[in-house]
Amino acid sequence: MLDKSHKHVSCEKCAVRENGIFSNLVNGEVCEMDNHKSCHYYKKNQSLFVEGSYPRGVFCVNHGKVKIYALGDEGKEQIVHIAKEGEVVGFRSMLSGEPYKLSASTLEDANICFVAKDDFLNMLDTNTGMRNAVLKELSKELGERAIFITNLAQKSVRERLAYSLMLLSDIYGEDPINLTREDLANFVGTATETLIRLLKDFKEEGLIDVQTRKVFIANMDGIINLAGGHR
Amino acid sequence: MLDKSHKHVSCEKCAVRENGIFSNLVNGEVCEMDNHKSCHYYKKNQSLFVEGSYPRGVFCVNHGKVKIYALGDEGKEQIVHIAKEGEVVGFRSMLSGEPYKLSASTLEDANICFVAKDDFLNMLDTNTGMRNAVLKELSKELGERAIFITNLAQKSVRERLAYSLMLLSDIYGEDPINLTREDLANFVGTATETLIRLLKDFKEEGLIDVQTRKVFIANMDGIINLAGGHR
DNA sequence: TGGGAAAGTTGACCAACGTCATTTTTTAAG
DNA sequence: CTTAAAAAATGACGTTGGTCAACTTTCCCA
Repeated sequence: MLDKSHKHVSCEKCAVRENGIFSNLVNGEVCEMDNHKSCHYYKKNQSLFVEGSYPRGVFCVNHGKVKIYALGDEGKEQIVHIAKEGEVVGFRSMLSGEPYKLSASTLEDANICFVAKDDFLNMLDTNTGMRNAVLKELSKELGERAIFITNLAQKSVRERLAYSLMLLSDIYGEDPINLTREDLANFVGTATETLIRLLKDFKEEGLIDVQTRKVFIANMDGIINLAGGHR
Repeated sequence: MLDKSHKHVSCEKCAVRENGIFSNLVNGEVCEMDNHKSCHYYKKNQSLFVEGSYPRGVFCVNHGKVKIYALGDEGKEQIVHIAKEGEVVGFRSMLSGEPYKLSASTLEDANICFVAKDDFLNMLDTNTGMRNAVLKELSKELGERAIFITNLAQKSVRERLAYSLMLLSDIYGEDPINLTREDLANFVGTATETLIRLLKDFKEEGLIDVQTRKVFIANMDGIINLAGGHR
């Protein structure tokens, strides 16, 4: 699973580090981590970890996107998060002491660094800033997930698609949203066919542009409005 | 909101403390907290905090149940958690530094203790055990919420009701589940009428017993099976 | 560069579930 | 105990969105 080690990416020079919980390390700690971590190249659709197994460490995304998903009873994926550059993935299960409740795999070719469990926990123990960042991050996500639950329970698929596009445009930044229809459907929580029909509607209404699988937001205000009126 | 102070409940002697994150305090810390906290009596349906306001401290449930919910766009509640005796409520937003994303109110008459923000954060800083308990608790909940999202997206209302009853029977323990049909519907994520019809079905199938608003699990295996086959 | 597989698209159908309206039961207050 | 209001229950009905099947386009690799 952890295939060929890849050319080492320096944490000091890692521009995306500020996006995640490793932004709070002081200089010595960055070096420390740099010495202990390993860097790996992943191809599209490779698995980082799977539901049920036990965490051995955490993954820090240097380049590429990673989907975090649960498997429903019929094997259908529910994507609960898409991690972008700089995000650290897989530390929740490590902290809860349980096996992974979710699986993670790459959505595109990616560079991902790995920090072993002990090293990570060590840092957490000794570094107040990072600890607080983790607490903050977990709490924030918990709030976001509550909102997602509410949307799922109360909004139409159309509204949820708008909301999802909003979230995804934050994740993809300047780039177009680039997911298979199936992944997008599994993020919204609907059937692929329904998603496709709605994308068509959105396109006709001028909310988005579509180039094969790439989705561009054409009218963000319209999207936000449909999603429920606020970011 | 914080009405009449109530007879002081001793943390040392609090039998339910072990249910929550305050289980990890050492003796001196328990005393310390005991001196700083205040105890309050809440009537049924009183609000602890509301979405949008800023946290001033945390609530520790000594007796009674508390619902934690989000308000959807049309004012419909989505209950994301029901806190039982011993649980500490409202620390997530405090840690994330955001205003409350959720609201909380009592489902029955309750005794609830209040610990001010500074005192709580102090304890968190100085007490490793508690810190780890919080990290663990947050991570665990995050996992649970991911599963809830998956259920909501992929399961039928019938299956979700079974799953919800499973969760609720853990929360209510020996006691019957005692919620209004509306609250139960808002927990499952469905319309009140649909919930009522399904309860009737469950009763006819011998899965539950109903005494006015009280729901007793009559066939837990059947419920677990319907919910997806595992706890 | 071609061919096979994967992804995307479309149409037809219908069941699950939400909504609205009305009636019955339960609760709580005087 | 009485009574009004809240909660629970039931029925009728319509729509959203899921499923299945067939077809087309795009992707990728040999």
